[in-house]
Amino acid sequence: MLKVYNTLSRSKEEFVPLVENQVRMYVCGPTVYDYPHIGNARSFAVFDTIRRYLEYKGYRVFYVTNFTDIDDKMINRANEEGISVQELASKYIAEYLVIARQLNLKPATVNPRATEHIDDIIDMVQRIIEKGYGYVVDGDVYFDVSEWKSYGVLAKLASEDLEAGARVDIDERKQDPRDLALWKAEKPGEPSWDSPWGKGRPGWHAECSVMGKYYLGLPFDIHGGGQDLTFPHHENEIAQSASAYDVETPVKYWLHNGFLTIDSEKMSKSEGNFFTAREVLDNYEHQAVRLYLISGQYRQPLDYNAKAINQAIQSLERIRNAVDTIRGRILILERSGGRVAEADKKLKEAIDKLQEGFEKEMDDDFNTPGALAEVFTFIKASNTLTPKVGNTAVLREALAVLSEFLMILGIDLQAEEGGQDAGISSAKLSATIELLLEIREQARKNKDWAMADLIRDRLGEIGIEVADTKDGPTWKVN
RNA sequence: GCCGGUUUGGCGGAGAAGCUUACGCGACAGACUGCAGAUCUGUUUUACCUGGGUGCAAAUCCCAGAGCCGGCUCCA
Repeated sequence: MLKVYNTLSRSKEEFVPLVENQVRMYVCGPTVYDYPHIGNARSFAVFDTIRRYLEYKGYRVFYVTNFTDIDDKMINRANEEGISVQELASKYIAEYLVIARQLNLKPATVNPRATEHIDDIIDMVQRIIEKGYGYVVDGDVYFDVSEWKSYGVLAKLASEDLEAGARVDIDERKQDPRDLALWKAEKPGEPSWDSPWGKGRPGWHAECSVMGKYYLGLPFDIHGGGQDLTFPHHENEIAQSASAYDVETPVKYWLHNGFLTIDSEKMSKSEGNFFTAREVLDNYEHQAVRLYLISGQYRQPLDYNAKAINQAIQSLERIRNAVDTIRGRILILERSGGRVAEADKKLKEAIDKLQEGFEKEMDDDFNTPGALAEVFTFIKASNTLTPKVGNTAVLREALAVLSEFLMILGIDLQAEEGGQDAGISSAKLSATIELLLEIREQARKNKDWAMADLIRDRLGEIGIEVADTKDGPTWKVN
């Protein structure tokens, strides 16, 4: 039974989707005004793993993650860079997609952009006004928090406490300082759209309400994002969706991932203590970065430092070695023929144990470190048993199960270097041929013509033609 | 002020009453080995913030306290 921690109830709940066998899930994507940092990457990786596990469990998952491509930050940055907001968005969306691929994120079902849904946003704002929860001042539209009695359900913030908050905007035009902007009137030089209240643009939280409803319908099952979005973003989203569309609980399960810290301090753009995902991915192997990002339980803080990444690199190496051991054993058995051995049964038992253990851990609010521990327990058993296994079927099963589970965690054994199935770059292929020729030259020096001819003939059969010159051998691919 | 989270061995990090050798990384010793790599075995002698309490039994439950981190309208 799958249990998930729901921010709404502050407790683990049994996961039961609203519609049998399918999960509708929305994860707050990036505001595309800057390079994503490694903390953003954690969020992406965590929800990707959650999504993949749900799919593993047999659910059909509709996974929506948006690009917020219009807001204050977008406008400011576009002005700084001297480009249009649209150009800015394209630039950083492209960057996001590169990082997504490097982190092995499975593409979302849809990646909608806020600016594609301006009409829907206007429609929602209008509904909110009609229901009596919004008011218009000089072309701005505000949400009237004092009218919305359940404001604070998610963040568990009582209204009075909010008023005491340190950073509430002081804006004379708001009836209540807590009120949030649903629609902002046009200012000179800003992108704007026509609306019943004059030219303007959407407020900060409108787009997620609208796109969630548009693509998934209300209510839907899972809404994810970083802990810092709990308030105000998600709180406001609930207020907007619930009031506009008459849905008491727009989202059944709210999932929030913990922060990534640097020296135990929250990493954030406003503090300036951040690494971009780009820097990290350029410096370390992508799969190791992904492994690092899911090496802690998703709700706990995760500290970023070189030691942590190095540990992930070592762990990944151990995983690969184990896989290579299994693949190597398959090669040997294919050459020599299999037989039945005592170890076959034992390895099969270890596979079953892995399956059971992995699911048990992941069923417990996606306990990825626990799940990894199960993988390593299996690897230890496999390393001992594999050299004694006589039957390729069980080895192939081990590979299949291992690959499937690692893929849920975002580690793709088929990708990049490593493994006989991985494909090989032309640089590596060349180096390999050079190596063979080096060996052949050694044989020629020793007048071991049989060996030299064997290498040349066999390469020829593969389609690689070797020719000797007085300065050394050459080769070309036919 | 209000609301959350967190504190586990040299490090990272699970576990939420009894028994987990958790797991990984690191270190040391050994086995295997033409060399290298990989792998295996053992060790790293009672790791659970503090003080109370309830249990036959507490890292785990309760109370109090301390440290650290975060939210309270920029943020994943």
